[in-house]
Amino acid sequence: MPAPTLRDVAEAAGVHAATASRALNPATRGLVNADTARRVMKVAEQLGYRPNPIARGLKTSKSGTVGIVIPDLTNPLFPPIVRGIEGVLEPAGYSGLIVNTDNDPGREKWQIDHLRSRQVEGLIVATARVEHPLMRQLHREGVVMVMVNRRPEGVDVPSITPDDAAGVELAVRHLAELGHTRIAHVAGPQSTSTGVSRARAFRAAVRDLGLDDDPALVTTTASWSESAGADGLRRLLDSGEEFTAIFAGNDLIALGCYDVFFERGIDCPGRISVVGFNDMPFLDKLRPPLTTIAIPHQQIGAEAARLLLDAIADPSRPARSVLLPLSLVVRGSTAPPVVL
Amino acid sequence: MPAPTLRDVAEAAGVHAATASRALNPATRGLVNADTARRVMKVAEQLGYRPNPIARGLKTSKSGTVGIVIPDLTNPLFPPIVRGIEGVLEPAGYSGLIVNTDNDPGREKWQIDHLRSRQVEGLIVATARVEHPLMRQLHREGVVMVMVNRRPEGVDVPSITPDDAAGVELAVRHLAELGHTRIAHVAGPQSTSTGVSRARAFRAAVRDLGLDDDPALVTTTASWSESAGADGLRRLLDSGEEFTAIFAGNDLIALGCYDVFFERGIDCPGRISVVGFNDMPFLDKLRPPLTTIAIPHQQIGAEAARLLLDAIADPSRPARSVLLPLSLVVRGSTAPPVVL
DNA sequence: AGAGTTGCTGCAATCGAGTGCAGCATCCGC
DNA sequence: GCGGATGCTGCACTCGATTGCAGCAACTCT
Repeated sequence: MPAPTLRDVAEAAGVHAATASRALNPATRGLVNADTARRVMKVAEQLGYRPNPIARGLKTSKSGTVGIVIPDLTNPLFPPIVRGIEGVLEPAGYSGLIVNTDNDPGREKWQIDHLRSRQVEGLIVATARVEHPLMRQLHREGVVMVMVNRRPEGVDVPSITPDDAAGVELAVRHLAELGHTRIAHVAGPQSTSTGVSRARAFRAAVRDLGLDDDPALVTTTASWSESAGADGLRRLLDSGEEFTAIFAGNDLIALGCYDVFFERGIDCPGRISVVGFNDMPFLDKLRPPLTTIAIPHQQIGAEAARLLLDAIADPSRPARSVLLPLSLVVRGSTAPPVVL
Repeated sequence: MPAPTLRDVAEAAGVHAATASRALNPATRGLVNADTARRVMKVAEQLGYRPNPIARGLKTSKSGTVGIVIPDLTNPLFPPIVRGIEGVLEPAGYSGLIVNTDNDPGREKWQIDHLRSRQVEGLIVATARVEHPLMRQLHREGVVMVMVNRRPEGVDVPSITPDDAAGVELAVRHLAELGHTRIAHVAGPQSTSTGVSRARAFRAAVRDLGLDDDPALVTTTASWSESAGADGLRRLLDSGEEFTAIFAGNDLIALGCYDVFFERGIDCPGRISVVGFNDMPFLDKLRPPLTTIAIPHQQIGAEAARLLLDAIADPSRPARSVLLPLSLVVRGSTAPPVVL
């Protein structure tokens, strides 16, 4: 037996399909007699009627789907965000279409084209590059979207970002309170917005707290990866600079530092303390467990979805952006500096 | 300007919409004059025409989407599988709709209902429970689906499963070759199919290799989690049984063992060796790095998608199932037993 | 030359739901 | 008792693409 259609319901209730349509739609229900509406609804219930979203979408040009554009689902950063998004989308009757871009602009364009041809009503974009002509263009074309994890430059688009600056301040303050004064920073790629904003916030925090603001204590990596992080720390170590603590651009970079500690027999946190950023899963299983800054990923996703739904409902509403607070998670990789 | 429709293309090419439709569809292109077809295609290209999948779906009752049902996207096990799935779906013009069930049967039913009302053409299901009346029912109702990670009992549905038995054998053999003879097994929940199959394979491997097959060396956990794994090992330790190696039901359980090692000051691998299962990300960052069995997650996803597409294309085709080989990843958590 | 093919194209219906407009009955006020 | 408002329902068309069938021209065969 095929799924019952609106017509089946209408027939069974003894009314015209148009009436059934109105009775079933809360927004137009007022147009039909209350008794009739009740009858139609009961019949629909009995028949197990489910409106066909494809047919509905054809007429209303609403697909009930939004596109979720992320660089790589395999990166543990994103699944919680996705869950947060879906947690909000789902009760609203929307579904998310997830695509991976692998941070490749060509692929990204292709994927977004694909999403648009699937008639998504909006886009949640979580890519990292600073330069983003595609976003400007989409925005010009009237595509409703929300950015996650990065503030768009020169594009008037709502965004949800963790308050990186505050998080960095938290990390540096923690180190300062333990007594560290010479803190190094292994920063992420300066081609990413988080990379630059964290590095900037690091310098600011160091100055604010009256620590040694030495440019030689900052190095940048080629990518957000363990190997790049390890390279960064090696450079710092080989430069001969003195420091007793490291603030890593993110957890993967911190993990790279662990590799270097191991390969050079450096005691952590005895000799050098490390703070990461992101609070990836399983960090507490490391030796030592990594102290880091936790980001409310799920909440970020949820906020993003809410903003997007708002924007879909009223595209003319001005772009609103939210900054989410972060928190410090103290574990075993930080300790007071050795007294020389 | 709104997106160009088929009619726009037809008009611009000076033909009827029906002809344009046929010209654009490779399957029906033979019905139209080759020159006309070329012209239509060129015009479509120039106008940037993208067929509207909603409209198409309405007529063909094909949505071009498949449902991907997983317990929890946050579990690092699943993202690679999802990537593998999408890697196959995408070139075929399909999209995946991902839903999380949280292993809650009610939620699962709700989610699957939701997917079906979205007209998915098939389902890739990656849940873990052995008992699964819902699956039987869906299968009876003619829903095309493929199971991942578990073999359905009494349901004639294609499935992709890692060859658990072979993987377990690999792990136990590795331990045996190092010289261990009394190997314990902290098994996963016996309410899950992988839990029972791994436990069964463990006993078989132990017997085959001529090791001590002592039921007291096997304990089962309440869930696939670190804390449950820790509880399991504590029980084993407190029972007073002697053993020099542990085969953990999965990596999380192994991680729980690490916690117990730490809390009781047990040296690993000096005093006790451990082998995990799954090869989660970042296991190489642990101290000691965990020896484990790697599962070709991405390949599993890809195979599942291929099987599903086959089944969609020809629903009458008999259920085919594939068993994927696993591999041993030797890291630092295994060593020869101490000589007493 | 007339009948029958073949090859291509257009007409019109269809999928399932949504919606402007017209029609009809009822009821109100004067 | 009549004009007009009000409330509800049905008709018919629309969204964009697909497809069975009919139509028509050119060509083949006898």
